[in-house]
Amino acid sequence: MTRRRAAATDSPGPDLHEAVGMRLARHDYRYTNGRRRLVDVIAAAGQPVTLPDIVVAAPELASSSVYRNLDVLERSGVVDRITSSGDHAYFEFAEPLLSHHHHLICIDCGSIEDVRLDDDVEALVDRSLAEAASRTGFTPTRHSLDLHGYCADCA
Amino acid sequence: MTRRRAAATDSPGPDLHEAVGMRLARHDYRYTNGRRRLVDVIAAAGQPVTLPDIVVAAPELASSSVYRNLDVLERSGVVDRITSSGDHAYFEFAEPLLSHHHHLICIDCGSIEDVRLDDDVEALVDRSLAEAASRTGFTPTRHSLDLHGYCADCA
DNA sequence: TACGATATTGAGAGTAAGTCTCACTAGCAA
DNA sequence: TTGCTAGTGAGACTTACTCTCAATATCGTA
Repeated sequence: MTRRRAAATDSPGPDLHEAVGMRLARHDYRYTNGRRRLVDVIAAAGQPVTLPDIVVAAPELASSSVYRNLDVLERSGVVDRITSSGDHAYFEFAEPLLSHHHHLICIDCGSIEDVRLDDDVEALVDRSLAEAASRTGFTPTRHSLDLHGYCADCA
Repeated sequence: MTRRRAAATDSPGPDLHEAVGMRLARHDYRYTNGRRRLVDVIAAAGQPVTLPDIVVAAPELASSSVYRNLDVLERSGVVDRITSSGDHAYFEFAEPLLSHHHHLICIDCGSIEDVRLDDDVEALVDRSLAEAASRTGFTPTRHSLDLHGYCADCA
Protein backbone atom coordinates (compact mmCIF):
# COMPACT_ATOMS: atom_id res chain seq x y z
CA MET A 1 0.00 0.00 0.00
CA THR A 2 1.22 3.51 -0.71
CA ARG A 3 2.03 5.48 2.41
CA ARG A 4 1.15 9.10 1.80
CA ARG A 5 3.58 10.36 4.41
CA ALA A 6 6.34 8.93 6.54
CA ALA A 7 5.13 7.09 9.60
CA ALA A 8 5.53 9.06 12.79
CA THR A 9 7.95 7.88 15.41
CA ASP A 10 6.78 5.20 17.80
CA SER A 11 6.88 7.68 20.66
CA PRO A 12 5.06 10.87 19.75
CA GLY A 13 6.08 13.99 21.61
CA PRO A 14 4.45 14.93 24.89
CA ASP A 15 2.40 17.62 23.14
CA LEU A 16 0.10 15.06 21.51
CA HIS A 17 -0.51 13.23 24.77
CA GLU A 18 -1.01 16.50 26.57
CA ALA A 19 -3.59 17.64 24.03
CA VAL A 20 -5.39 14.30 24.17
CA GLY A 21 -5.34 14.31 27.97
CA MET A 22 -6.88 17.76 28.07
CA ARG A 23 -9.65 16.79 25.73
CA LEU A 24 -10.42 13.68 27.74
CA ALA A 25 -10.38 15.62 31.01
CA ARG A 26 -12.79 18.16 29.54
CA HIS A 27 -15.24 15.28 29.19
CA ASP A 28 -14.41 13.76 32.60
CA TYR A 29 -12.55 10.84 31.13
CA ARG A 30 -9.26 9.54 32.52
CA TYR A 31 -6.18 9.19 30.33
CA THR A 32 -5.30 5.62 31.25
CA ASN A 33 -2.39 3.52 30.05
CA GLY A 34 -4.61 1.67 27.58
CA ARG A 35 -5.85 4.90 26.02
CA ARG A 36 -2.32 6.25 25.86
CA ARG A 37 -1.20 3.09 24.10
CA LEU A 38 -4.09 3.39 21.66
CA VAL A 39 -3.14 6.98 20.86
CA ASP A 40 0.44 5.84 20.31
CA VAL A 41 -0.68 3.21 17.81
CA ILE A 42 -2.81 5.65 15.83
CA ALA A 43 0.03 8.19 15.81
CA ALA A 44 2.57 5.60 14.72
CA ALA A 45 0.38 4.43 11.84
CA GLY A 46 0.31 7.87 10.28
CA GLN A 47 -2.82 6.96 8.34
CA PRO A 48 -6.41 5.95 9.13
CA VAL A 49 -6.47 2.59 10.91
CA THR A 50 -9.04 -0.13 11.49
CA LEU A 51 -9.58 -2.15 14.63
CA PRO A 52 -7.58 -5.12 13.27
CA ASP A 53 -4.71 -2.75 12.45
CA ILE A 54 -4.70 -1.59 16.04
CA VAL A 55 -4.88 -5.03 17.61
CA VAL A 56 -2.10 -6.31 15.35
CA ALA A 57 0.11 -3.37 16.36
CA ALA A 58 -0.76 -3.73 20.04
CA PRO A 59 -1.89 -7.27 20.81
CA GLU A 60 -1.93 -6.51 24.52
CA LEU A 61 -5.02 -4.34 24.01
CA ALA A 62 -8.35 -6.16 24.32
CA SER A 63 -10.67 -5.63 21.35
CA SER A 64 -13.60 -4.73 23.58
CA SER A 65 -11.53 -2.06 25.32
CA VAL A 66 -10.24 -0.69 22.03
CA TYR A 67 -13.78 -0.35 20.67
CA ARG A 68 -14.88 1.29 23.89
CA ASN A 69 -11.92 3.65 23.94
CA LEU A 70 -12.23 4.61 20.31
CA ASP A 71 -15.76 5.62 21.21
CA VAL A 72 -14.50 7.64 24.18
CA LEU A 73 -11.84 9.29 22.02
CA GLU A 74 -14.44 10.10 19.38
CA ARG A 75 -16.80 11.65 21.94
CA SER A 76 -13.90 13.72 23.26
CA GLY A 77 -13.02 15.01 19.82
CA VAL A 78 -9.67 13.25 19.72
CA VAL A 79 -10.52 10.86 16.93
CA ASP A 80 -12.78 10.82 13.86
CA ARG A 81 -14.54 7.73 12.61
CA ILE A 82 -14.55 7.21 8.84
CA THR A 83 -17.18 4.75 7.66
CA SER A 84 -16.27 3.50 4.22
CA SER A 85 -18.02 0.69 2.42
CA GLY A 86 -15.46 -1.81 3.66
CA ASP A 87 -15.95 -4.20 6.55
CA HIS A 88 -14.31 -2.05 9.20
CA ALA A 89 -14.57 1.56 10.26
CA TYR A 90 -11.39 3.62 10.02
CA PHE A 91 -10.11 5.95 12.74
CA GLU A 92 -7.69 8.85 12.67
CA PHE A 93 -6.96 11.92 14.77
CA ALA A 94 -9.55 14.68 14.56
CA GLU A 95 -8.72 18.30 13.90
CA PRO A 96 -6.75 20.12 15.08
CA LEU A 97 -4.58 17.19 16.20
CA LEU A 98 -4.33 16.42 12.50
CA SER A 99 -4.59 19.30 10.05
CA HIS A 100 -7.72 19.57 7.92
CA HIS A 101 -7.67 17.14 5.01
CA HIS A 102 -9.78 14.79 2.91
CA HIS A 103 -9.74 11.20 1.78
CA LEU A 104 -9.04 9.17 -1.32
CA ILE A 105 -11.17 6.06 -0.77
CA CYS A 106 -10.46 3.03 -2.96
CA ILE A 107 -13.75 1.40 -3.96
CA ASP A 108 -11.90 -1.83 -4.70
CA CYS A 109 -9.65 -2.56 -1.71
CA GLY A 110 -11.19 -0.05 0.70
CA SER A 111 -7.92 1.65 1.57
CA ILE A 112 -8.00 5.30 2.61
CA GLU A 113 -5.36 7.94 1.94
CA ASP A 114 -5.26 11.55 3.08
CA VAL A 115 -5.07 14.56 0.76
CA ARG A 116 -4.95 18.28 1.47
CA LEU A 117 -6.53 21.01 -0.63
CA ASP A 118 -5.75 24.70 -1.06
CA ASP A 119 -7.07 26.93 1.69
CA ASP A 120 -9.15 29.03 -0.68
CA VAL A 121 -10.93 25.94 -1.97
CA GLU A 122 -11.69 24.90 1.59
CA ALA A 123 -13.00 28.35 2.43
CA LEU A 124 -15.28 28.40 -0.60
CA VAL A 125 -16.62 24.94 0.16
CA ASP A 126 -17.30 25.87 3.77
CA ARG A 127 -19.12 29.03 2.77
CA SER A 128 -21.28 27.27 0.18
CA LEU A 129 -22.16 24.45 2.52
CA ALA A 130 -22.98 26.73 5.43
CA GLU A 131 -25.25 28.73 3.19
CA ALA A 132 -27.01 25.63 1.86
CA ALA A 133 -27.33 24.17 5.34
CA SER A 134 -28.81 27.30 6.87
CA ARG A 135 -31.66 27.12 4.36
CA THR A 136 -32.82 23.83 5.95
CA GLY A 137 -32.15 24.64 9.62
CA PHE A 138 -29.18 22.31 9.75
CA THR A 139 -26.38 23.10 12.25
CA PRO A 140 -23.07 21.94 10.75
CA THR A 141 -20.13 20.75 12.83
CA ARG A 142 -17.75 19.61 10.12
CA HIS A 143 -17.63 18.64 6.47
CA SER A 144 -16.18 15.56 4.84
CA LEU A 145 -15.04 15.71 1.24
CA ASP A 146 -14.00 12.31 -0.01
CA LEU A 147 -12.90 11.19 -3.44
CA HIS A 148 -13.97 7.68 -4.43
CA GLY A 149 -12.11 5.71 -7.06
CA TYR A 150 -9.22 3.31 -7.54
CA CYS A 151 -5.95 3.58 -5.68
CA ALA A 152 -2.65 3.21 -7.49
CA ASP A 153 -2.49 -0.49 -6.61
CA CYS A 154 -6.01 -1.34 -7.80
CA ALA A 155 -6.28 0.88 -10.89
CA MET B 1 -38.41 14.42 9.81
CA THR B 2 -38.04 17.29 7.40
CA ARG B 3 -38.60 16.33 3.80
CA ARG B 4 -36.34 18.38 1.61
CA ARG B 5 -38.52 17.97 -1.45
CA ALA B 6 -41.97 16.67 -2.22
CA ALA B 7 -42.18 12.92 -2.52
CA ALA B 8 -42.38 11.71 -6.07
CA THR B 9 -45.52 10.04 -7.30
CA ASP B 10 -45.95 6.35 -6.58
CA SER B 11 -45.66 5.59 -10.28
CA PRO B 12 -42.59 7.22 -11.78
CA GLY B 13 -42.67 7.91 -15.49
CA PRO B 14 -41.48 5.30 -17.98
CA ASP B 15 -38.26 7.23 -18.55
CA LEU B 16 -36.85 6.21 -15.16
CA HIS B 17 -37.63 2.56 -15.70
CA GLU B 18 -36.27 2.75 -19.21
CA ALA B 19 -33.00 4.27 -17.99
CA VAL B 20 -32.68 1.69 -15.23
CA GLY B 21 -33.46 -1.14 -17.63
CA MET B 22 -30.76 0.04 -20.01
CA ARG B 23 -28.16 0.20 -17.29
CA LEU B 24 -29.05 -3.26 -16.06
CA ALA B 25 -28.98 -4.67 -19.60
CA ARG B 26 -25.54 -3.14 -20.13
CA HIS B 27 -24.36 -5.37 -17.28
CA ASP B 28 -26.35 -8.43 -18.45
CA TYR B 29 -28.88 -8.15 -15.66
CA ARG B 30 -32.61 -8.60 -16.16
CA TYR B 31 -35.10 -5.98 -15.09
CA THR B 32 -37.44 -8.23 -13.12
CA ASN B 33 -40.65 -7.34 -11.31
CA GLY B 34 -38.88 -7.31 -7.96
CA ARG B 35 -36.22 -4.90 -9.18
CA ARG B 36 -38.87 -2.69 -10.76
CA ARG B 37 -40.77 -2.61 -7.49
CA LEU B 38 -37.54 -1.73 -5.65
CA VAL B 39 -36.88 1.15 -8.04
CA ASP B 40 -40.46 2.32 -7.50
CA VAL B 41 -39.97 2.39 -3.73
CA ILE B 42 -36.72 4.36 -3.93
CA ALA B 43 -38.31 6.81 -6.37
CA ALA B 44 -41.40 7.23 -4.20
CA ALA B 45 -39.31 7.95 -1.11
CA GLY B 46 -37.63 10.93 -2.75
CA GLN B 47 -34.77 10.69 -0.25
CA PRO B 48 -32.07 8.20 0.72
CA VAL B 49 -33.65 5.04 2.14
CA THR B 50 -32.49 2.17 4.32
CA LEU B 51 -33.39 -1.48 3.97
CA PRO B 52 -36.07 -1.26 6.70
CA ASP B 53 -37.59 1.72 4.87
CA ILE B 54 -37.84 -0.37 1.75
CA VAL B 55 -39.30 -3.44 3.40
CA VAL B 56 -41.88 -1.36 5.27
CA ALA B 57 -42.93 0.29 2.00
CA ALA B 58 -42.99 -3.02 0.11
CA PRO B 59 -43.46 -5.92 2.53
CA GLU B 60 -43.85 -8.32 -0.37
CA LEU B 61 -40.12 -7.97 -1.11
CA ALA B 62 -37.88 -10.45 0.70
CA SER B 63 -35.00 -8.83 2.60
CA SER B 64 -32.44 -11.14 1.08
CA SER B 65 -33.61 -10.25 -2.41
CA VAL B 66 -33.63 -6.56 -1.64
CA TYR B 67 -30.05 -6.71 -0.38
CA ARG B 68 -29.03 -8.69 -3.45
CA ASN B 69 -30.82 -6.33 -5.81
CA LEU B 70 -29.46 -3.19 -4.19
CA ASP B 71 -26.07 -4.70 -4.85
CA VAL B 72 -26.99 -5.37 -8.48
CA LEU B 73 -28.35 -1.84 -8.87
CA GLU B 74 -25.19 -0.42 -7.34
CA ARG B 75 -22.96 -2.42 -9.68
CA SER B 76 -25.03 -1.20 -12.61
CA GLY B 77 -24.66 2.42 -11.58
CA VAL B 78 -28.35 2.85 -10.82
CA VAL B 79 -27.98 3.36 -7.11
CA ASP B 80 -25.37 4.78 -4.73
CA ARG B 81 -24.72 3.40 -1.28
CA ILE B 82 -24.19 5.97 1.48
CA THR B 83 -22.54 4.56 4.59
CA SER B 84 -23.19 6.86 7.50
CA SER B 85 -22.35 6.09 11.10
CA GLY B 86 -25.86 4.76 11.72
CA ASP B 87 -26.85 1.12 11.80
CA HIS B 88 -28.02 0.87 8.21
CA ALA B 89 -26.60 1.88 4.86
CA TYR B 90 -28.66 4.38 2.85
CA PHE B 91 -29.42 4.05 -0.85
CA GLU B 92 -30.47 6.60 -3.44
CA PHE B 93 -30.36 6.92 -7.22
CA ALA B 94 -26.94 7.55 -8.69
CA GLU B 95 -26.17 10.30 -11.15
CA PRO B 96 -27.48 11.13 -13.65
CA LEU B 97 -30.76 9.57 -12.55
CA LEU B 98 -30.58 12.04 -9.68
CA SER B 99 -28.79 15.33 -10.28
CA HIS B 100 -25.46 15.87 -8.55
CA HIS B 101 -25.91 16.81 -4.90
CA HIS B 102 -24.50 16.36 -1.40
CA HIS B 103 -25.72 15.33 2.02
CA LEU B 104 -26.54 16.87 5.36
CA ILE B 105 -25.93 13.99 7.77
CA CYS B 106 -27.31 14.32 11.30
CA ILE B 107 -24.79 12.94 13.78
CA ASP B 108 -27.56 12.50 16.32
CA CYS B 109 -30.44 10.74 14.58
CA GLY B 110 -28.53 9.65 11.47
CA SER B 111 -31.00 11.14 9.00
CA ILE B 112 -29.72 12.25 5.62
CA GLU B 113 -30.95 15.17 3.54
CA ASP B 114 -29.87 16.25 0.08
CA VAL B 115 -28.43 19.66 -0.78
CA ARG B 116 -27.23 21.15 -4.03
CA LEU B 117 -24.35 23.59 -4.47
CA ASP B 118 -23.52 26.15 -7.13
CA ASP B 119 -22.00 24.76 -10.29
CA ASP B 120 -18.85 26.87 -10.00
CA VAL B 121 -18.21 25.51 -6.51
CA GLU B 122 -18.60 21.98 -7.82
CA ALA B 123 -16.25 22.67 -10.69
CA LEU B 124 -13.59 24.10 -8.41
CA VAL B 125 -13.87 21.17 -6.02
CA ASP B 126 -13.57 18.68 -8.86
CA ARG B 127 -10.53 20.42 -10.28
CA SER B 128 -8.77 20.62 -6.91
CA LEU B 129 -9.50 17.03 -6.07
CA ALA B 130 -8.45 15.71 -9.45
CA GLU B 131 -5.19 17.58 -9.13
CA ALA B 132 -4.54 16.28 -5.62
CA ALA B 133 -5.49 12.73 -6.63
CA SER B 134 -3.24 12.67 -9.67
CA ARG B 135 -0.25 13.36 -7.44
CA THR B 136 -0.78 9.98 -5.73
CA GLY B 137 -1.78 7.90 -8.77
CA PHE B 138 -5.40 7.72 -7.66
CA THR B 139 -8.09 7.32 -10.35
CA PRO B 140 -11.24 9.11 -9.17
CA THR B 141 -14.75 8.06 -10.16
CA ARG B 142 -16.82 10.42 -8.02
CA HIS B 143 -16.61 12.70 -5.03
CA SER B 144 -18.81 12.87 -1.97
CA LEU B 145 -19.10 16.10 -0.04
CA ASP B 146 -21.12 15.65 3.12
CA LEU B 147 -21.88 18.05 5.89
CA HIS B 148 -22.08 16.54 9.38
CA GLY B 149 -24.03 18.22 12.16
CA TYR B 150 -27.46 18.40 13.73
CA CYS B 151 -30.66 18.41 11.73
CA ALA B 152 -33.45 20.87 12.52
CA ASP B 153 -35.18 18.30 14.73
CA CYS B 154 -32.10 17.38 16.79
CA ALA B 155 -30.42 20.80 17.12
C1' DT C 1 1.16 6.61 52.15
C1' DA C 2 -3.23 4.42 52.85
C1' DC C 3 -8.05 4.34 51.79
C1' DG C 4 -12.43 4.70 49.67
C1' DA C 5 -15.15 5.82 45.71
C1' DT C 6 -15.52 5.13 41.05
C1' DA C 7 -13.96 4.84 36.31
C1' DT C 8 -11.87 1.39 33.47
C1' DT C 9 -10.63 -3.15 31.95
C1' DG C 10 -11.06 -7.76 29.71
C1' DA C 11 -13.09 -12.17 28.51
C1' DG C 12 -16.72 -13.72 26.56
C1' DA C 13 -21.70 -13.68 25.61
C1' DG C 14 -24.96 -11.24 22.81
C1' DT C 15 -26.92 -8.39 18.83
C1' DA C 16 -28.06 -7.52 14.28
C1' DA C 17 -26.74 -5.88 9.45
C1' DG C 18 -25.66 -8.08 5.75
C1' DT C 19 -24.27 -12.48 3.07
C1' DC C 20 -24.73 -17.16 1.61
C1' DT C 21 -27.15 -21.53 0.42
C1' DC C 22 -30.12 -24.14 -2.20
C1' DA C 23 -34.38 -25.74 -3.87
C1' DC C 24 -37.76 -23.50 -6.53
C1' DT C 25 -39.53 -20.12 -10.05
C1' DA C 26 -39.64 -16.72 -13.70
C1' DG C 27 -37.74 -14.89 -17.94
C1' DC C 28 -35.98 -15.48 -22.42
C1' DA C 29 -34.45 -17.72 -26.83
C1' DA C 30 -35.52 -20.96 -30.27
C1' DT D 1 -43.80 -25.44 -25.64
C1' DT D 2 -39.38 -26.57 -24.10
C1' DG D 3 -35.02 -26.05 -22.17
C1' DC D 4 -31.58 -23.17 -20.14
C1' DT D 5 -30.18 -19.75 -17.07
C1' DA D 6 -30.93 -15.83 -14.05
C1' DG D 7 -33.53 -14.54 -10.16
C1' DT D 8 -36.15 -15.47 -5.86
C1' DG D 9 -37.05 -16.38 -0.91
C1' DA D 10 -36.71 -18.55 3.61
C1' DG D 11 -33.66 -19.10 6.77
C1' DA D 12 -29.00 -20.44 8.27
C1' DC D 13 -24.73 -18.19 8.78
C1' DT D 14 -20.94 -14.67 9.42
C1' DT D 15 -18.90 -11.13 11.85
C1' DA D 16 -18.30 -6.13 13.24
C1' DC D 17 -19.48 -4.25 17.08
C1' DT D 18 -21.84 -3.81 21.77
C1' DC D 19 -22.99 -5.31 26.30
C1' DT D 20 -22.23 -7.60 30.88
C1' DC D 21 -20.06 -8.07 35.10
C1' DA D 22 -16.51 -9.31 38.21
C1' DA D 23 -11.81 -7.75 38.80
C1' DT D 24 -8.59 -3.90 38.66
C1' DA D 25 -6.52 0.73 38.08
C1' DT D 26 -6.95 5.59 38.99
C1' DC D 27 -7.51 9.61 41.68
C1' DG D 28 -8.94 12.69 45.40
C1' DT D 29 -8.68 13.01 50.31
C1' DA D 30 -6.82 12.51 54.72
